[in-house]
Amino acid sequence: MALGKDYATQDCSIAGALEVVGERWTLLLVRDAFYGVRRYNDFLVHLGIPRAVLATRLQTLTAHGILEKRRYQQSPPREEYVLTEAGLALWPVVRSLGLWGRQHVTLSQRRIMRHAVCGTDQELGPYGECPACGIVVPVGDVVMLPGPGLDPNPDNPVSRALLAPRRLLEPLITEPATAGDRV
Amino acid sequence: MALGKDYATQDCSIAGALEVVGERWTLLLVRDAFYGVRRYNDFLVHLGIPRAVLATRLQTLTAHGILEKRRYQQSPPREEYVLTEAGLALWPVVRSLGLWGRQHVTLSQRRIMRHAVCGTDQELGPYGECPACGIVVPVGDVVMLPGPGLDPNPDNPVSRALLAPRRLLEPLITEPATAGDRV
DNA sequence: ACGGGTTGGTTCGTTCATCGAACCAAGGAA
DNA sequence: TTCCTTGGTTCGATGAACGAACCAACCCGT
Repeated sequence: MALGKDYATQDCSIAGALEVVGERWTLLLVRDAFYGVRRYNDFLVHLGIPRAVLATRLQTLTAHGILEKRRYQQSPPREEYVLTEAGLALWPVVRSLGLWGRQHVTLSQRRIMRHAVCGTDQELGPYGECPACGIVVPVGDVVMLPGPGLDPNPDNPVSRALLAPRRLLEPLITEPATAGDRV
Repeated sequence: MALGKDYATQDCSIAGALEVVGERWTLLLVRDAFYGVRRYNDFLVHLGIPRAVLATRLQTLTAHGILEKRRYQQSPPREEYVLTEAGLALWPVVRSLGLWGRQHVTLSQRRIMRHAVCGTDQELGPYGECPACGIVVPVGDVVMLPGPGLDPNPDNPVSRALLAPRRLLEPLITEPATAGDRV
């Protein structure tokens, strides 16, 4: 990991996990992948991350088998990054972190997660369980809705596309980019 | 957060959480606090963290209300750091991260977590639930046992003290330190 | 009273990741 | 032929992490 010293001596699976997903920006990339973001430029616009850092993070996440890079169009060649099974298994981490942040840091509800299948209006618990059904909801069956704390007028097309209710993992379709969206 | 740019623009509770616990070493400090580590020198010995970094992390965790610093002895004055309620609420994050790390990174079981009260030999799920009782176990009712992947001969007294089965949060009592333990 | 040990730090020079702006290249589209 | 889009790489400046040394308050044994 960063800065010459790794967590290898920790003899602990938490340290091992942080070796892989503990670097700056990494978990936000994973979060965006759950939201349906797949393309280099969409990550760039949505996160405001430096280009070089984005490139290396996508590389290491791919190398660790959390994202898979694939060409979704031959001409012109275009790449996308999607969550693998190991990446999908990070959902409880992302969900519990978000809920903790809302309850102890931001104190405002930005996004609401619900079980799409049963139609309840209760939101998921800290590990992604539906309080109505009592089951742990598969990630693809989660709907994400804007919460009251979410900025209704974001300045970038990715955030705008994420305002509408949508299933997690559903590929994000952005408006045609304009020059102003390049960072 | 670190490096001049914060996550403030992210408009997301996950980003807010990472502002607070996303820096290098921070979640390992929190993990150790769950294990019962409370003292500056024990964190230092167990983590092998630079002293200056440890001091600033303890400060920011205290400032954010995740740890509480208190004097447990007047003469000579001695301090300890214990988890607050907000800190305890991080348990699902720590637990799910550890389980993910074991299943997708380290691939070996270092520590086993069980429900102490019901006496089951099944271990807790990703958010700290007991598969036997079906309830989410209060952190103080979790026993931690060494797993097969754990180094049986660690080189520092804190790791040695953590070899024995113990309740989470139970204050760690280390052997009297020797000069060699100073880093 | 003095030296040595324990605890909980601070200081400081070196190393290295992040930042941000500029540049680049392959391939359409006008 | 020139511009635009996508997905990057390069590079200098900034600032955090590292690690070794130093420091201060307090205790104990002699």
